[in-house]
Amino acid sequence: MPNDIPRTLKVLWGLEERRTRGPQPALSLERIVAAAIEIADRDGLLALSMARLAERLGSAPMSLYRHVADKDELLVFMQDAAPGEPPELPAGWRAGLHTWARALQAVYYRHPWILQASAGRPPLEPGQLAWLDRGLSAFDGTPLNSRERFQAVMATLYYVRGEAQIFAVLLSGGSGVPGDATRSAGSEGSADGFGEIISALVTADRFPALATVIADGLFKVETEDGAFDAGLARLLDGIELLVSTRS
Amino acid sequence: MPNDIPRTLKVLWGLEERRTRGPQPALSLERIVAAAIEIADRDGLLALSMARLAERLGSAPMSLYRHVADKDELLVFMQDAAPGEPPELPAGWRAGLHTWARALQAVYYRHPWILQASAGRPPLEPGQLAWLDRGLSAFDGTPLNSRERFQAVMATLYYVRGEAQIFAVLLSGGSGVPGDATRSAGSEGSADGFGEIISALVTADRFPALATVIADGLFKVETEDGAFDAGLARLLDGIELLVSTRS
DNA sequence: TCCTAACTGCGTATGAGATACGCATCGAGC
DNA sequence: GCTCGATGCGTATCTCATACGCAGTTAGGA
Repeated sequence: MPNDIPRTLKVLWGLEERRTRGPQPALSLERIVAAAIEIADRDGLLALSMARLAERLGSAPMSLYRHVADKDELLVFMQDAAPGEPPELPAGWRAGLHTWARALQAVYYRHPWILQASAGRPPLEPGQLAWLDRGLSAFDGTPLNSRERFQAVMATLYYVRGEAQIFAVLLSGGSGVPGDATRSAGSEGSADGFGEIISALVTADRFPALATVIADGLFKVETEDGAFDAGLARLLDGIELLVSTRS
Repeated sequence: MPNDIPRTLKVLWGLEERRTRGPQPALSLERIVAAAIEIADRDGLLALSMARLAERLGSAPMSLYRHVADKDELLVFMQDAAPGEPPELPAGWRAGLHTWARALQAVYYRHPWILQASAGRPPLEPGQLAWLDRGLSAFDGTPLNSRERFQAVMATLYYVRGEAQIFAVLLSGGSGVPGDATRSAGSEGSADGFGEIISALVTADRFPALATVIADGLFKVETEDGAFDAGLARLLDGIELLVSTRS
C-alpha cells in the first residue's frame, strides 16, 4: 500500500531514508525551498526559475536537481512549507473557524503564488493536512458528524481561497491590470481603478442587476476586510443552523 | 476615462474599431480562441503553445500575433469566451442561485484550465460579468441591498471555484497524482486512491481530528455531487437567514 | 484606373527556461 | 587506504514566446 505513494509525498512525510555517505552537502532541501518561497513571495511565481533560484543560493542550476526531482516537485514542497503551523483556535466552533479562516487568508495574502501553483487534487501534504486537521478540530465537542464537519471546513476553505484568488495579489502589491503599470507607484495595492473601469463598461441595458449594484457604489465604500467577514458570516450562519438542528 | 482601459478589454467590449483595408483575413480572433479552448480542454493548459495552436489552425506561429498581443491576452480572451451564456434562472432566489452555482460548476468541470489561468483581480470581461449579472439577478425582488446581494453571489462564486479547483481536473479525467500514471487506465477519473493514500499517511497522534473523520470513511460513501450540494446548502441557509431577517 | 496606405501572413532569429547525461570529487565505513 | 554511494555542476538539447522585417493584398481616393 505504501508503494502507491509517489516519491514526492514520501519525502514530505519523512518516509525516504537519508543516506550518510558522500561529501558534506552544500545545499539542502530546506534551504532550496526557503529560497524558492522567498523569490515567489517577492517577485511572483513567474520570476521563479531554476536558474534564478540557483543564483540566489550561490550554486549551479543543475545542482538543485540532486535535491528535487523537477520543478513541479519543488512547487509541491513549497506549498507544503509556506503555510507554516496553523494557529491555536479559541474556544467555540464559530470563533475557532473564524480565526482559522482569517489565518488561512493571511497565508494566501503572504504567499499568493500558492493559489496559482496548487494542484487539482485533494491535499495530501502534511503541511496542508495540518491546517485541515486544525480546522476540523474547531468542531470538537460539537454534535456534527464527520461528514458535516468535513463539509463545513471545506466550504470555509473554498471561501477563503476564492476570496484570496481575486484579492491577494492585488492587495499585497502585485500587478493587477489597470494601467498595467506592474505596481502602481502611489497607492500600494488597492482595488481602486477597477471601480472606474467597471463603471465605464457596464451598462444597465446589458447587465441590469450588475449595473444597479455598481451604481450603489460597491467598489468604494467598504474595505475588503469587511466584505470578507460579511460573506464568511453567511456561511457560518448556515453552519450554525445545522449545529443547532443537531443539538 | 476610457483611456485607462487596456487594449485587451477594449477588444473584448468591442471598443476597438476594425479597419477594412488589407487582404481577406484567413485567421480570425474567434477561430483562434475557439481552437485554443479546444486544445486546453482536451490536453490541458500546458499543452497549449502558440506553435501547437498555429498548427491546429493550419497557419504559422507568428501569424497568431496579428490577432492577439501575446499569450496572456489570448488566455484572457479564452476565459471570456469559454463560459458561454449563463443559464436562465428559475423563480425564487434560492432555486435561482443553486441553478447558477451548478451551471458554473459545469463550466469549470468542462474547462478546468480557467481556474489555473485566472488573473488575480476582479472580473472585467463581458463574459464573466454576464455570469455575475445573472447571479445577482437571482435576488431581484428580494429585500437584500446591493452590498448584501453582491457578497452573497461572490461567496457562492468562491464556493464553486474552490470546489472545482480541487475536483474538476480529477473528475473530468485529468491526471491527479496517485500512481502518477497521467490518467489511470481503469476508472475514468475518480477520487479513489486518495482515500487509500491519505489513510496510510494520517495518524491519530499527529492529526487527531482529521484521523477521526477519515476513519468514518469520508472518501468512500458519498458522491462528490452530493458533497457539493451539501456544502452549498450551508451557505444558502446562511443567506436565507439574512433574507428572512430583512423581510 | 491606378496608387498607396493599412493590413495580413509568416520566415528568421533570439533568448529564456527546464532538464538529460556524464564527469569529477568527496568521505564514512570496511 | 579503498570503495561505493553521494554530491556539485559543465555541457548540450529541446521547447517556447516573441521581436523584426519583408512581401503580398485590397479598399478607397487621386
